[in-house]
Amino acid sequence: MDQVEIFKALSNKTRLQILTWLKAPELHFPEQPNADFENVGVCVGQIQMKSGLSQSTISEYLSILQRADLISSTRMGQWTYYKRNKEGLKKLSDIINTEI
Amino acid sequence: MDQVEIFKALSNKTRLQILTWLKAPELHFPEQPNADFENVGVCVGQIQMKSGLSQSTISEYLSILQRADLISSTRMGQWTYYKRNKEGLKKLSDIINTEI
DNA sequence: TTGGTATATCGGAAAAAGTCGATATACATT
DNA sequence: AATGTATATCGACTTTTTCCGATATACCAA
Repeated sequence: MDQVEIFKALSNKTRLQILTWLKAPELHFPEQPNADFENVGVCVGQIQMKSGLSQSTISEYLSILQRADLISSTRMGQWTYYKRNKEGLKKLSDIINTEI
Repeated sequence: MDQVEIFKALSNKTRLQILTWLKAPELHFPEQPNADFENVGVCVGQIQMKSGLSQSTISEYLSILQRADLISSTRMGQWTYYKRNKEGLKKLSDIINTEI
């Protein structure tokens, strides 16, 4: 993954917020039936509602974050759940600490 | 400093390269008379030449990086030298490791 | 004080990103 | 099969970013 794309993904207030929300979902989202936050993450609709932006915008934002390896998704039935991608975030931390 | 502005500053290939060059100036720039890399940094002209972009573009890029607290500048005579801002970079590292 | 060199700022054209509503797709239920 | 719900994709419009050349400013040297 291109480093520039990672930083572009982070260059937006809403996308940064989504990452912080996903860091502690239990603090930011209501309980979900049939899906625990740690294992599968939070579904798109919850994130969209909290953000206040349109469904299409949030869907695109989530795929930008996913392309940057900052989050990952799981499809379950008609829902898609997104959670933090720890490996990608670790890699980002390494870039900051060793390359720049 | 707004987090988004920090990531925007990093969302450009040339600006990222400048940071990596400034991390090890002795590997990337010729010796400078009257100014050692560690204390004052590298002058704008050297960075501009290496980048291949125009003088005005590089001058602006350097101020974007500086506004994000990623580098700092020292004026000496007619030259401006830029170097890494360790505190700003540390703060960025902390954001990555604790907030997202 | 005149001219030369280094850097900063300004104004603009082109490309990219932000954001929406409309539509498509995928799955579940009846 | 038909309908409903969740998410993704598309097309469009607006705003922001990229990057340039021209010009301004600051400093130095003759």
